[in-house]
Amino acid sequence: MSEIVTLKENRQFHLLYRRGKCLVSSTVVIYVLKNKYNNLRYGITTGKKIGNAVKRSRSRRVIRAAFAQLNPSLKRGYDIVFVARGKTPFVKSTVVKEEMEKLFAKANLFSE
RNA sequence: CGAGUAGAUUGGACAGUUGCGGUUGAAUUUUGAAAAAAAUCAUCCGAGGAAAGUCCGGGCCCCAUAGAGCAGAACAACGGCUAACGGCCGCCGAGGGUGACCUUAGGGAAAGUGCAACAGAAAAUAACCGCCGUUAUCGGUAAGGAUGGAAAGGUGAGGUAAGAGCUCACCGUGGAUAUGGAGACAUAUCUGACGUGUAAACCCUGUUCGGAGCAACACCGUGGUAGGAUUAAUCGCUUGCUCGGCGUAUCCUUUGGAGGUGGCAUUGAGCAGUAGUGGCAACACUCUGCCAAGAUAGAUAACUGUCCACGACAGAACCCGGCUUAUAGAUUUAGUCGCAUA
RNA sequence: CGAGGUGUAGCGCAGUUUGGUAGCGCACAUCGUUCGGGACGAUGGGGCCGCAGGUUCAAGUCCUGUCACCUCGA
Repeated sequence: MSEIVTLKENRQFHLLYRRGKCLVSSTVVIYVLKNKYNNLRYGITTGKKIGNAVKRSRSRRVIRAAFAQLNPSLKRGYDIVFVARGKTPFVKSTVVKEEMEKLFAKANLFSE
């Protein structure tokens, strides 16, 4: 159940940017790629474009909170990278959750 | 009541549910020979006044080091505080403000060198015009000469052939003496005749400074590198087979990439106190109480409800003392000025 | 965490050493040349020298602070 691993290395992020499937909404961008393992791995990118350290941290927290609610209903065996956008730190996590739900449905990631 | 000055404190609050990081658990379960590790549960704690910029100063740690000096850099009235500082406090001088108060890199230009565009007679040995005496010559003089940021101490009077600190009064400035002060300095008296500005130009004088930084440093270290040992056993190549050789493998040593652990977070230049003593103050000493984040891709979030001023700037990364910069507001203390009333 | 560099016309750069006039190339405007355009020739406009303060008679230049961007080392 708690086999969620975070992506850490720069090479893994670059692999997803090159090969992964890209889905965009107004608050978050998602890259998805099938991996060889049986668990779900994810990473969050908050670039300098978003703002100062407070805004970057808030973006990470909002994305992590939204993902924690959707996590149990997703298929295993995928790598996901979330990229925060400029609006992300000013938005509540429920909004991010709704948009993330649409993107996951488009990527056909929900089990059942 | 209005305007303004100098400080201090604070930086949304409360309740509920879910979730995150850590401390401590003679708690429970699993693994393990043990040490211990993982999970669950309980308990307590969980960003700032600037955590920021990295501009100074230290602690800590490594390297170097007989001693001294040069170079270079920083600082610069005076007295103090401090572990130290380029910081802070007090005070003096200068400048600004009606005032509370504010600003101030504030040593030396009579040790030397350099520079001062344009304008102007001349930017520093007063060369020139001018004035006066005498008249080819020469001598005296710094009143006047449109400029300039700055023109030979300033203004006024006397004086003279013409002039001039040549003389006098006031003012500026240098020196000496006396008094006050811890000192910078201030005041008074006497005296000299005072050759512009620039040292944030070179420079001179005095003080301080060995270098590098927690990605430091210490330890562990599968693989790899280098060296050695063993062919008893396994695999591959060299040949169809055996021996032999090479590689792999095993063991020991060296080095130490990736990674991990410590450093690193309760004992410190620690925090709080309408506390006490000394001091104008910075600060020092004493007393009482407390132990208050510690991650390693990096923990504070989500939702609901209530209130108001509707929440600014903004996130620890080895730790402290300052400085600088950003900042919606709120509370509060002490002076000042103006108006009105008594 | 540490070290260094650059901000000047729309763009790319000089000038900063040793303070006094802000310049070069491309671009832009006008005129000439051509049947017309390009090229060429001539003329001209355009600057808070990143920002703030200070020293100086005078600052793009000297000093201090600050902002932004870039590069490098581990």
